[in-house]
Amino acid sequence: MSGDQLENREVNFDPFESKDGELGKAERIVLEIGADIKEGKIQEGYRLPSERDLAARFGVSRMTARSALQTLLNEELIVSYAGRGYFVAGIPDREASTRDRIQEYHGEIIDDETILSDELQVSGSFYEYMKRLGREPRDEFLEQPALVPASEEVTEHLQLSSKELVLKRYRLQLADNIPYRLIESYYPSELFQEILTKPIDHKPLFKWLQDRHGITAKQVKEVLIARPANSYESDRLGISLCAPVVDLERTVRTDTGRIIEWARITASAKLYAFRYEYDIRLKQSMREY
Amino acid sequence: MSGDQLENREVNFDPFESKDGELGKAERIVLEIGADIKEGKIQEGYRLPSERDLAARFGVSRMTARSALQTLLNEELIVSYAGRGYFVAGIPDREASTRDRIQEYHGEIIDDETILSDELQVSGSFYEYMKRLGREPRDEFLEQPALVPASEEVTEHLQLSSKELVLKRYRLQLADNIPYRLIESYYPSELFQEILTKPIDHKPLFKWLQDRHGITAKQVKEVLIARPANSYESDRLGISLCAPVVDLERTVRTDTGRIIEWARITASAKLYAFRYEYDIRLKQSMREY
DNA sequence: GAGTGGTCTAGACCACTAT
DNA sequence: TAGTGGTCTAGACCACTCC
Repeated sequence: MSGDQLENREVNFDPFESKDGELGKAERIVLEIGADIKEGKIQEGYRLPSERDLAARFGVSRMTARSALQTLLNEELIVSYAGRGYFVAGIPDREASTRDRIQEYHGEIIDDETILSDELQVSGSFYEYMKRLGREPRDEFLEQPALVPASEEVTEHLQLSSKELVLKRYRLQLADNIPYRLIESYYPSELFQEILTKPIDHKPLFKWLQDRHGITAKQVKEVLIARPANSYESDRLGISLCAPVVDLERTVRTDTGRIIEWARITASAKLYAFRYEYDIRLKQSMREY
Repeated sequence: MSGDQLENREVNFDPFESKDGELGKAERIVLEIGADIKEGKIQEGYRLPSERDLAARFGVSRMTARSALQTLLNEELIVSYAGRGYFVAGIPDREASTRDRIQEYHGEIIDDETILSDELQVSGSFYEYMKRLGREPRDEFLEQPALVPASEEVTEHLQLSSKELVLKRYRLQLADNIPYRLIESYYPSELFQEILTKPIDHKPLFKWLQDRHGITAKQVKEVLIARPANSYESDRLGISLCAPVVDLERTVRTDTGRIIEWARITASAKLYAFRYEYDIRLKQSMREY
């Protein structure tokens, strides 16, 4: 497939080149180095020539070489460290990522099909799952969990009758000190406020809900969008400014349809794949066609 | 919520500023203009001062002002047109996007809850759905549909016994001439090869399969990742180089478990939201806890 | 023709890394 | 101390848009 894609790419670079007559100097550098990385000529971790070296080799100014390197940074083909250099970082990871890297499925982090089938059954334990993978998970609370007045957005999503107090938690989740995601979550206060005084530690919240109140979390609705990180998120998640993040809004209902959580998760996109399975239910009109 | 987020942002800009002592000149411009846009002081479509103007106003060189504008471009807060200028383009769109913009759900494009519940039942008709929205959909075939030898990747995903011929379609899908997504899809040749000689036009493929062969598409598995666009994709989808795209790999099975499609969709992230609903199935051990 | 973004140049200083 | 990326400067030419 990567072979096929390369063919397509080349097919379409020709008209592109002829359309613009000539490529810019920076663009030529991007294509050359980019191709070397994609073809594996330069391997992951390998250090690239310095900006000044590249400028000399390609006969351009340092700013032009730098601009090419910035493009490769944006494409996440390389990474840079001030005072050290540029390093190949990516394509091998990304190729494998669709199946093999850390993945989220139904709110759980998984890393392969076997675990997937297990994890399908669980909900709400970033902590426990990372533990199982041998990683060291950690919650960093960016605000003290507290009862706060529901904003309009929260009122709507939790379907509250009026602006009530809700339990808000806002935290950064990490594993092995790598930031995975920001989570801002809201819960109806009457069910959850006691966890403010009696911490439940790392027991999954919905497990606690089941045990304490006999209420079962059941239906989940998730909406995902991908967008570039803003400066706050790039700072918190340790990614570059325009690196993609995935915003996941999740609404959780009980088996009786009562909404018990609304959360917005902002995840570092490169650490995540999201898997979903569902059945096609053809419309009656289509069956009859 | 946007109020809350702003508070967080400010809380975290202080340590950031003190940590680095002072911000760079470009960064100061980014923060100032970025804040103006986010707060709505400059409205969507509004034209920003030119690079030379900004440079003069902030007392910096044109390249510094330009670098700040590039950052804002990366954050998708502004757009630029050569020979015309920079224009505010974003936050209002993005705020509304989670619920209101064009969305994909189960392979269908939807735009609100009502249509969502309808579209849940259908599969495989970007064309028909766009029609229903009053948009003009179009398929641009980037390769002639053909029987091709299955690559290793395709062999694996279609679970073929050996490297056989498969039907490949590779196309760009647009609506109102706006590029939405690249689709590369593979099908077992024995079921689908006749569409090469007898085009089915815009009849949904799985509807045709049901009518022609009495075979019902049923189970779908989707894996989503978000990543920056490469140069080929940014060219085809009309987006900037590091703008996010969503890679969606989809496997479709019949009601008997036979795989009848494997596809990789590369979608312009800013045009899509993805919705999924599912039920939590607690593990036995957790129920017993 | 005046103004615009896109590209490029040949320098410069800084903070940081490695040795 | 030498080399690195990060930032910035003050110019320049080009293709394009708008009038």
